[in-house]
Amino acid sequence: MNKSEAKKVIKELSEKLEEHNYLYYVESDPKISDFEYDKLMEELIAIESKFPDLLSDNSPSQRVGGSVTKKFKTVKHVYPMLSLGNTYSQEELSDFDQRVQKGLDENYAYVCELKFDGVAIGLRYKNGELVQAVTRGDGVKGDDVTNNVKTIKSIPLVLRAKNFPGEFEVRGEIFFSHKAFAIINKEREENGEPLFANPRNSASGSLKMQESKEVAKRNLDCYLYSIYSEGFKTDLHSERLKAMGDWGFKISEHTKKCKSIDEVFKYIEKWDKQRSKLPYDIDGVVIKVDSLKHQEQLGYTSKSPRWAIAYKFKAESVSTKLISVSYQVGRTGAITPVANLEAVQLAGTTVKRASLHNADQIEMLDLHEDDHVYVEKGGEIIPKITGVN
DNA sequence: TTAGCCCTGGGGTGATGACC
DNA sequence: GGTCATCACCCCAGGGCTAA
Repeated sequence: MNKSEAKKVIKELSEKLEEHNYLYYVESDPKISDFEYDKLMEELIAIESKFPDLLSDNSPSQRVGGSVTKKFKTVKHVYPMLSLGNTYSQEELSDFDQRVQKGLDENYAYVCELKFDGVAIGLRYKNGELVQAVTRGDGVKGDDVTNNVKTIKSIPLVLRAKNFPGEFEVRGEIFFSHKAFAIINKEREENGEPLFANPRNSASGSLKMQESKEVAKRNLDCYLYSIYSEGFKTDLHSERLKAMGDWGFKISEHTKKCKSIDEVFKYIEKWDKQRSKLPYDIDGVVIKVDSLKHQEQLGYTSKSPRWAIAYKFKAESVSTKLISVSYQVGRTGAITPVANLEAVQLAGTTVKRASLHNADQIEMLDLHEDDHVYVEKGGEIIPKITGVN
């Protein structure tokens, strides 16, 4: 095989492999067996190793990993990666709706999306190819984890359709499905290694591994939920999501457009009941104003958009015993009381300590050593004592 | 074992603007 | 001028992860 033949075969094999990858990991509709897929991959790797100068950065063979990153490069986000304001109550969600209503002088609609419990990621594409993947970091700058992200098979390295903007960024959430997480822990158990405690923190840790080959073994997954581009002229967020799906991104099939806040409440209620049936963890619902023109009108606060909010599902709570209270001195000399508790399992973590914030909180709860207390996760991972019995 | 990071929630304080 | 809501900013906290 000469070089020009090799180039042609590499192109054909790459397209075939990306197509089967998409069918398997995005559409969940595989058309060939794993054995056949592996054969195609072996063939590609064999030709690329004979003609190393034909190896492209976004070849499907790069998904198996291999590169080692000693220190992740810090990258400034082109568009700041803000977090969302959030709420646990319908009243506050109604207040949010009132604020939106007040800020807009015409009818508006919302788009409701599931809030995946994972790690936020920004993916930059140039001419249809993935060029960079950056973590949220502090919202202004994050770590370049491109090599690790390339091993995630539901993320397209090369886009399918052709009508994408020349340059753009998509954002989404990287996470472990329940199945992938169970497989990893089973392997760890067989190897005598300590088990991972929960999918979210494991995904976060996996993304920062130095050896991308190890990341590839973990079968992380990714859903995308927004796009930032100067050259993409569509006014509706819902239409943008549809276009992203056409280009090959994995978009949630449970996203729903709601014409009123009552429809939003129904969507929340439905997924609060049904979330345990999903093959991955969610911790709430994200509500966004659909029109980009409206989003622009509403604008941003310093840390979050005024046109979107996250409704978080009620936290689990468990009962345990208060052993003692200790005091921690912070960097500035501030003293914070901390409850030492009998260890309990809560939402995938082991809780042994909980912040009591200040003396007033201790007084308000009328806390004493040996009391039985209720602990709940305040949002994501902060244990909080909510009552005494 | 420890440091540093991930991500997020919440307390505290002060500034600002709307409204009465 | 007083009150209230909203916002910005800083600081501190948690458990779990990887890397050294």
